[in-house]
Amino acid sequence: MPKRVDHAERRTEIAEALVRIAGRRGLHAVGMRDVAAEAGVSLRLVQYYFETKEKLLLFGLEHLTERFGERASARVRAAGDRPGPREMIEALLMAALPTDEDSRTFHFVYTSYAILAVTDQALAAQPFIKNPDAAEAAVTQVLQQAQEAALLEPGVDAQLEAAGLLAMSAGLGTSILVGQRSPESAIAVLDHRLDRIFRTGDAA
Amino acid sequence: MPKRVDHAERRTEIAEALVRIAGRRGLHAVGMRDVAAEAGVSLRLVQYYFETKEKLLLFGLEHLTERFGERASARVRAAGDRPGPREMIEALLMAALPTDEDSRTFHFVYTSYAILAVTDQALAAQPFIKNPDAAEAAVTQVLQQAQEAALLEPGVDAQLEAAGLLAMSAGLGTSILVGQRSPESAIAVLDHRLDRIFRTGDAA
DNA sequence: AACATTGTGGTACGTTCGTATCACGAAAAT
DNA sequence: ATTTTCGTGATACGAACGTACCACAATGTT
Repeated sequence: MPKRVDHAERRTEIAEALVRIAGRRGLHAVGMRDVAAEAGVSLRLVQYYFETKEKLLLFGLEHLTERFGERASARVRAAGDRPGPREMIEALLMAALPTDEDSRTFHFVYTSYAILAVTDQALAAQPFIKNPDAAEAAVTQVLQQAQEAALLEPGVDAQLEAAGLLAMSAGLGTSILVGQRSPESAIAVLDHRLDRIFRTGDAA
Repeated sequence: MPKRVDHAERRTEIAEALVRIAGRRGLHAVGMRDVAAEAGVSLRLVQYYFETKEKLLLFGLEHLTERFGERASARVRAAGDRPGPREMIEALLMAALPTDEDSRTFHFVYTSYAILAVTDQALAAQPFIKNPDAAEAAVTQVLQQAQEAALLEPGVDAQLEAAGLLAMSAGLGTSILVGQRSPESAIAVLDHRLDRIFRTGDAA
């Protein structure tokens, strides 16, 4: 049976099993044996491809953020052929909301990782800082360009507004996750926020 | 030794030990033995006052939210003798931010509970819904009154704005927690938000 | 005075977890 | 053809966890 095997691919499969099961039962409740069963391999194999649980978790987080990045940029791209700044930001913020089962899993597991990272040194070094900072920079830039094009209401600070929007989106996401708020109402809140930032560019 | 003992008091002490240790090592890493050691009692006693770990966790959450409620309302009260709507809301939102060690622990442990509640039935029934909804109603009401007094910028929807503010505050809190943002910058973001909601009531 | 109840300590039990070890078949290298 | 390496299975081990059990002293109750 042992034909030569692509390690990277195998590790990805196992990492996806990890994310799936973490999304179902919570990251704290995931054991090596569970991951093995979910991936359809033996416990030994999980050990083989990731020597230790910590390394498995680390790789799982990398994989998760990577997949989410792809998803988010796909959403932005799908926002239109020549998306205006508002459409772009809206797509980005909404992509971060746990609306369907996939993004719900992402949001849940990612937040679980973030909580773990507060006390876990190895996890704290991971992309919890880098990635959101990039998103904030991107939103800031879009806002600034919109501002130069006089598309924004006066008095808007692009930097502060970008940070506020992302924090709000994250907070709304958590609200949806715990069942406090419906996706629709979260979107309404976001839209109202954007309405108050962007000049009402209607002309009907 | 066994003089008659106040159960409620004992339970509170143990619950506080639970919160302390959860704030230090993470809720997921808290065991009955740890709580016992932190509270300075034997494992048996923790079992005696809370029969099961689940009940201990439940009570810990109750205690946590209760203490936070007291803290938040104390902050609002301290916001001035006759606080204006903006001062009130600002005090409330800032109280939810993990600025000092105490509120940091609260935010961390509370978020850990919230994550647990996503998959844990018993926890999901707890005040994760009730409490934030009350806060949102309160902020909405204050905003509405301010609006009637013509203190707000035009075009503000009190309900949506209140929800947005609270979500933003929660999101900023998490950012601080994971070290992505400093408390000062979070406050700056919040203040800018409030500046754009409240009419600039200056007259200098 | 006798007895029941309450508070407390110590410790044992069964499970589960992450990790380590042994074994072995199939391919690659020499 | 032999030897080395790679992929895989099964299983064992020690630690930690939640819980259960047993004993006993101090206090109330009758």
